[in-house]
Amino acid sequence: MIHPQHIAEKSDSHCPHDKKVSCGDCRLNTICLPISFHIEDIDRVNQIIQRSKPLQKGEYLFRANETFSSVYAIRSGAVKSLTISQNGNEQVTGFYLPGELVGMDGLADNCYTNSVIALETASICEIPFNRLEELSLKVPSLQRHIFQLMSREITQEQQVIALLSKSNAEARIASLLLSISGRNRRRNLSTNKFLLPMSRTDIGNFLGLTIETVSRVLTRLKKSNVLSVDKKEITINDMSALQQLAKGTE
Amino acid sequence: MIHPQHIAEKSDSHCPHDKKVSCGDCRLNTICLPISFHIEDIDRVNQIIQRSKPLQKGEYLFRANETFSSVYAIRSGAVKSLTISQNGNEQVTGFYLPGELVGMDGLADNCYTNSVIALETASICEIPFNRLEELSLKVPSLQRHIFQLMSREITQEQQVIALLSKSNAEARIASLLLSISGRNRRRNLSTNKFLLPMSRTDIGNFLGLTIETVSRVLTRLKKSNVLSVDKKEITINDMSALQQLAKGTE
DNA sequence: CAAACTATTTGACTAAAATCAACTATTTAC
DNA sequence: GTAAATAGTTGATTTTAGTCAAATAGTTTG
Repeated sequence: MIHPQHIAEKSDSHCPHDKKVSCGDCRLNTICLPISFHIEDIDRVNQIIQRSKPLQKGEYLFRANETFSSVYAIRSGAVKSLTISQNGNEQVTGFYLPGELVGMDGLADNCYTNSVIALETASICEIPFNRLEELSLKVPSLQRHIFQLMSREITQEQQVIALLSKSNAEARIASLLLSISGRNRRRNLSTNKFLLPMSRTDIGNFLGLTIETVSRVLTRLKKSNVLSVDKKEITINDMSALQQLAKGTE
Repeated sequence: MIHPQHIAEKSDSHCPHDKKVSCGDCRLNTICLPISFHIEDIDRVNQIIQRSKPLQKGEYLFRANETFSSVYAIRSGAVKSLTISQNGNEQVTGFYLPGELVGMDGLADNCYTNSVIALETASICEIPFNRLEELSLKVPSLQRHIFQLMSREITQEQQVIALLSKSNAEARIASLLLSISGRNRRRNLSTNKFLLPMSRTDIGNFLGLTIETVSRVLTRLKKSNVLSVDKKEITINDMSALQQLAKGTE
């Protein structure tokens, strides 16, 4: 079995030439752009996209309540989105990996409802939304593509809702790991060995569990040989057992 | 304080003339349609919308895995959306009230990921998506409106994610009640007295709680005089206490 | 390099919600 | 109108995850 992991990791990571990569050359364009897209259309999209210098870990991409202007495609690295709940606590609402879009929540009321923070060094494409909107009036397949991207965000969040309604901690953590694994498949990365970009605290916050529970569940899964856990490196040793756990015991 | 509740309830409920109501006359059009919309544009939308006979309680609007064709606006009544999780159990992913849209999850992969079932008799406008798509290429404010509707779906689901990550049962139930209360405000219905359209089982399933816990929490809130609960009729006696509970104790 | 800080793990104990079980109220079907 | 089925409530007990506390590992800073 071929593992194009190393090649992929290399082009995923930030390098000084990153900024010059056009959409036509970007490895992720099958995710970002409509499949049936003419060269000239790719070029039109390419022209409106802004590539700024990469975010460092902990830096904000944007903050909740700022005026909405752009959506952002993650090109490398990872980010988390979070809202400040009524009681003033942070609530992590999602993790976004390369090829995924953040900021689409900002459209509804013309301001972002989430803050987005880099979990590690991340290079990001900024897509000014009013220009994307204009272009999509002229290019029907682009309009459809944006609809689909937003729809996918909706379905993925529904999956998170289903995940969080699951009763037990093991099922939640197993589901999160499987989600990351599945998203790696799309990027031709290894599905059974990867680095978690987020801390245990972030995982716990996202899944509605305490950090202690996250730690204990990971230890348990390690002891039962379903996973190997070395700091942030996760190896899924028994995929079907993990899938079974994700289903919950009920 | 004026309560336009009775009038509203009346025009919300199904009556034999419902089918003839055009978008221009529909009480909910400020929710469904862009605000800055010309008469002729309203008419164009009106022409593509199909109004079928109302769904009875328990009937399906559509089922998961069916080919995507339309989005649906709830005109009266209420529906729930649900996915069948891996273990074969139903997972309620949302409740939809008049003026709200369902089916937008179907776009991503051209098939619905949820089934939608009427919680009570519901009249519904069917909006064939390919015709809406065509029209929105010609009417920029409509395209923007659809983007916004989808964005709102995303933000609302993020709120559900935040709600479910909350630790305790009281906070979840308080949040759900406040959500319904807030959605009633938009429709000019009473914010502190309403009928729950869904069963305790549906609430439990949605919130990741057992039916017993739902029942006990409602009893507790009744005893502490925050709510009056009479079967499905909820009266919020102490709104600020409920808001406090929704924040969680943490 | 050591000190300070942060992240993670582990253990003992507690609290909250699940489970199991019985019962009551409400709705549906005949 | 009564029986059967469904929905909801309440109580006793168990399980799970949370809380509190302490230790360890890893990272950052001067």
